[in-house]
Amino acid sequence: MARTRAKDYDDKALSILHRSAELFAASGYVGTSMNTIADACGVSKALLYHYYPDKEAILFDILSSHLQELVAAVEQANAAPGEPVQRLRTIIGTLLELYRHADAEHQVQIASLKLLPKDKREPLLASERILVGIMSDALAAAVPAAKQKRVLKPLAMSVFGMLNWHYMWFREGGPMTRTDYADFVVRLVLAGADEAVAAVTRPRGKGKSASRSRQAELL
Amino acid sequence: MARTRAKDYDDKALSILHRSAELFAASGYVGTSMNTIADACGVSKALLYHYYPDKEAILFDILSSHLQELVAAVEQANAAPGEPVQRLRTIIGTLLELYRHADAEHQVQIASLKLLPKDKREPLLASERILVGIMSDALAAAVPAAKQKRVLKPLAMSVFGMLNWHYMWFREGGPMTRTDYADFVVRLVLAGADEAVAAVTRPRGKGKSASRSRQAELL
DNA sequence: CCTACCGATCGGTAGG
DNA sequence: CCTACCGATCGGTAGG
Repeated sequence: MARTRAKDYDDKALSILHRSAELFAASGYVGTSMNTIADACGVSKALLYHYYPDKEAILFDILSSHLQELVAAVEQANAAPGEPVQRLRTIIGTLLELYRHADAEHQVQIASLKLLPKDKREPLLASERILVGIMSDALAAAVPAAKQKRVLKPLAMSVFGMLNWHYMWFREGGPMTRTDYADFVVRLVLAGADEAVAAVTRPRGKGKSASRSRQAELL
Repeated sequence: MARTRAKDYDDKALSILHRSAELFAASGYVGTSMNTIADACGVSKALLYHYYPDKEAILFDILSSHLQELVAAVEQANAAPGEPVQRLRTIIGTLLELYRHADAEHQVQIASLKLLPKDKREPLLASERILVGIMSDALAAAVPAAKQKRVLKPLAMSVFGMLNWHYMWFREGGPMTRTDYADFVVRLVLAGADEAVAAVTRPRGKGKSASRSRQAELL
C-alpha cells in the first residue's frame, strides 16, 4: 500500500521555514548553506530537497508566507468598523504584534528580498504595496491634512520607518510594551501630522496653522 | 630605488570601496565575489588584494569610513551655537544630506554589518551609539517631555527609523526635497512628542495634557 | 508506481 | 600586477 503524506508534513515544512529565516537573518541568505539548514533542522539535506525544490524556494516561501500573514491581518484590521483613528491604531498595533514572533522573517525581508530574481520578487513587492496602500488610506482618513498627495506617501513611509526599524532596538521586557509603542507612534502621527504637513505645503516664512506650537515657531 | 606609493593610491582605494558598497548593496556581501569586484573596478583580483588584505577588510572599511563621516558631521552640527530646536533640525538635515551620496553604504550598514566578527563589529556599533547619543541629547533639549528616561530611547529610535528607512522610498526629483523631508520629520516630532509621551506615561484612561487633540481623545 | 528518506558524491566556484 | 592554481565548500542530485 502506498504511503500517505505524513500528517506532520505541513508542520515540518513550516518549522523548516522559520528555522531557515533565523539562519538567514543571522548569516545572510548566501552565507547560509543548505547543509547548515539541514543540520539546524535535524534533517538530512536530501529531506530538505524533498520539501523545497531549491534554496531559492525556501527564501521565497519565508517571505511569501510572512507577507501574506501581514496582508491578511492588516486587511482584517482595516475592514473592522469604527472611527478612522481607531482603525489606524488597530492597523499599527496589529503590525507590531505580528512582528513579535516574526523578527527573523522581518529582517530577511529587509536584507534579502532583493536577492530574488524579478519574477519571484514581484509578487512580494505587490504584497508590500498592498500594505502601504492600506496604511495610506487609513492615514488619509484619520489625519485630514494627510490627504494631500504630496505628503501622504512621506507620512505613510515615516510610519513604516518607525515600525520596521523597531527590531533594531525594541526588546521584550523593556519599559515599553508593543502596545505602548503602537500608541506612541499613533499619537506622534496624529498630533504631529497637521503641523508637519503644514510646514512643507505652505509658502516659506508665514504659516497659517492655528495649532502651531512655540517650538515650531522657532524653525 | 623603491617605488613610491602612487599618488592616486588613496583615490583608487576609495573608489574601490564605493563600487564594492554598490555591489554589496545589490547582491549581498557573501553574494558578491572578489572576482566580480575586481571586474567592476577594472582591476585584477591581485590588485584588489594589494589594497585590502581580505574581503572582510573591504566590508569593514566601507562601514568604518561611512560611520566616521556621519559621526564627524553630526558632532559638528551638535556643537554649533543656536536654539535646541534649531540644533535638532541641523542634525536631522545633516544626516539626510549625507545619505544623498551614501545610499549603498547605508544599505550595507543595515544588511551586512552584522556579518562581521565581533571584534570588527564592535567599533562600528560604538559609532552608531555615538550617533544615537547625540540625537537623544538633542531631542531631550528640544522636546521637554522627551527627557523622561522611559520614552527618550523610543523617541530617538523612532526618528532614526524615519531617517534610516527613507532609502526605501525617497527618490531624488520627487515632490519633496531632502530638506523638505528633514523639516517634515522635525515638525512631526516637535508637535507630536509631547502628546505621544503623555500617552504612554500617564495612567490609563484619564489624561492631564492640556494640549491633547480631539483625535487623541478618541483613542 | 507512489512518497519518504538515506549516505555519498556530483560538477563548479568560492576566497585566497 | 598577471595567470595559474590550491584546499574547502557550495547548491543540488545520484542510486537504492
